[in-house]
Amino acid sequence: MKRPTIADIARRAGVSKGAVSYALNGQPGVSEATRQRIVAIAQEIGFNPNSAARALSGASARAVGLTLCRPARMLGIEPFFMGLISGFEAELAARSYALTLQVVATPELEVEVYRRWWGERRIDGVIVTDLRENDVRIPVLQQLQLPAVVIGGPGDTGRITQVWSDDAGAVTETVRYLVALGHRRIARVSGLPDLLHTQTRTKAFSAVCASLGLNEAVTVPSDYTGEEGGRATRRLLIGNDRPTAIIYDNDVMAVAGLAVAQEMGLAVPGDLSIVAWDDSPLCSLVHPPLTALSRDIAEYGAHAARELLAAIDGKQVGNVEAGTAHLTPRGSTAPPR
Amino acid sequence: MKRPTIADIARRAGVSKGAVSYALNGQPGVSEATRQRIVAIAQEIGFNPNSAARALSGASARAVGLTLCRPARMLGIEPFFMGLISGFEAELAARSYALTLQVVATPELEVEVYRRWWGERRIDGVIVTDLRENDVRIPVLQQLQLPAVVIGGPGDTGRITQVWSDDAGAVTETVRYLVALGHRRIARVSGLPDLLHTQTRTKAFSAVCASLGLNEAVTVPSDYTGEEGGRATRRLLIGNDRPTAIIYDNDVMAVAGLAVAQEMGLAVPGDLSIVAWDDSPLCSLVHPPLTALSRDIAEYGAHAARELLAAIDGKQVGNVEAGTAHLTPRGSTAPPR
DNA sequence: AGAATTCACTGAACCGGATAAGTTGTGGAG
DNA sequence: CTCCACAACTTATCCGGTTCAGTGAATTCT
Repeated sequence: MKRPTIADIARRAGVSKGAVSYALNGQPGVSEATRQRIVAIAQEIGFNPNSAARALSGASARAVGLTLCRPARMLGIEPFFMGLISGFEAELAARSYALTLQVVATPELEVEVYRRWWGERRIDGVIVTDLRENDVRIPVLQQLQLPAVVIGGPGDTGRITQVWSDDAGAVTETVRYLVALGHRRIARVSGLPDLLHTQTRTKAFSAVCASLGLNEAVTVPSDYTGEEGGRATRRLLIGNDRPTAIIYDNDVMAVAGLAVAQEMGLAVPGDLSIVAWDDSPLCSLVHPPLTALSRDIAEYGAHAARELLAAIDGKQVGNVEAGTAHLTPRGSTAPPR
Repeated sequence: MKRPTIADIARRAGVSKGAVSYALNGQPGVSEATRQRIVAIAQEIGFNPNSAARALSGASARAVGLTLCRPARMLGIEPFFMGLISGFEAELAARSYALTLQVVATPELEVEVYRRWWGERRIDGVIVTDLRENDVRIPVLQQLQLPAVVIGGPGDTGRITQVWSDDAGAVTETVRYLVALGHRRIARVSGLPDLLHTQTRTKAFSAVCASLGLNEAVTVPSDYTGEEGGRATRRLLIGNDRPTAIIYDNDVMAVAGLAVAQEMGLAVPGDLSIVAWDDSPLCSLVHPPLTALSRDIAEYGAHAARELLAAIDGKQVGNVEAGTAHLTPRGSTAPPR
């Protein structure tokens, strides 16, 4: 089946290619009558502009890129990214931008992908997740002058827009809540330690615990998987003065931690209170349902997408706080026995 | 920063654009010495062919499309799609194809997306998931002659390649296993009833139950969400002759079912055995860990991607069975008390 | 009324590759 | 020694849009 082009429309309308282009793009240079005639013909024959031709003649590719840098087994389980993606999509689809996805193993490969996409002119901008300390991706993006939005800060990203959520505030709120319930021995099982938002949370956790005089507050590093989360929990619970409450950096580890506690004969929340970061249906499914730090991840993603589209349009660099988590108490937290 | 083009390479190598094109694409028409010189220069200046220019001059777009047709809240929780995507990616990245993703609400909108992608020449082929009965997407794909691979059959897809897993066999195996344990009242909580593979499973379930003389075998339709799965479970368990075993069409509903059973004071597996379809880390996290129908979803996706690339290259239409699920017994199944 | 401006449109160049057709230069066959 | 075949290029055209520099006619201004 032959795809219609503007030349086909031009022939049928008895005008030139240029006129058709002006008409379809709402540019001045054609009369209103002619424009309507042309638009009608385009509608009728089901015309869609060839994205390659458009991109080639200087216009944008109308696509943005997203790389996911996690091993496959971790991607499958984390509801976070899917939430983020559907948030992006909502915003991108509305302005008919396509989303190009690539799964990579390391940040170095991620940089390669950015370079290739840029060289191929395949995308107009990228969304960067999982910001790290001295992130290798930032200088490359600046060098390529590739519009970008970084999620996972706040961090030092120079002239690149950031969208982040107030993790420090959320940690503080959570610890205060647990202390108010009567907990004194609070532990935290963190996500990957090299991610900047993990470090933010860890620092805030230490700070608030110190300020409240909790000396035994520890953060055990983990990697977001249920396996590691369970293992970390087991290590925390075999000690003599085991914590009476644990905060987990994601829902999957929290669910795993719950299973470990139950397997060790500890009652939740009687013997151990559990708080999960990033609420997901998962948290309300298990028994008892988990107290969680909820945030609207899709809206967080939509926000990032809007900022990226603004950056592509050459708007100003921003530094936006969005989607701050708030505590949703459920059955997994109570005063310690 | 200016992107290098073949004209830049040509100038530096002292040859014509055409020669550079031949050299970089391994076409005959240049000497080996010249080719190496050109390739070296391309390497040195970090050349990547402009994908738009390439696509415009008749070559392929080097991209494939995937539409996900589920409400956002369902996407987030289902590990299945992420597994599938990382499987696609592995295969696509190896042949440097990009993956373009779009989240849509209905199959009708999905068709619109296909038409637009095709019109824009944005993609070379699509992967179609969640095949339905009399699926509206199939005739459109055939009309557009857009290379495609369908996942979720087997069904009537005409000249479009299918990749499917033997769900009927897996159901049969599972029911036989439960009957061997001594169960006679087995129920099933299914996924969305209009999906073809749900129907396949339902038919197979009825058939095997009938052949084994289980008269009380029922399938309760649900929608893959934990909420609905829990509700369906509750309905099944309040009856007088409640089932002693339930098979769930995905892991999320199974976990929800487990929570409902525990909340109702039923012991798992003592009072109720549970089997989950599609193993995920989730299944081993909960307590007791869930017996599951495991399959290598990433490999399933990789298989589909390979078939799609073959279809794009004009290879023959296939009908491949891949990634059949096998039963992984864990703590959630036992003889009924 | 004649010049200036505006309008509605045309023609052609351009983006960066792929590729068909044409042009050399070289070596071997006759 | 000439002719031919072939390798090794060059040149030109094409893909389908966007955009800029005209162009002729109508309208406005003086």
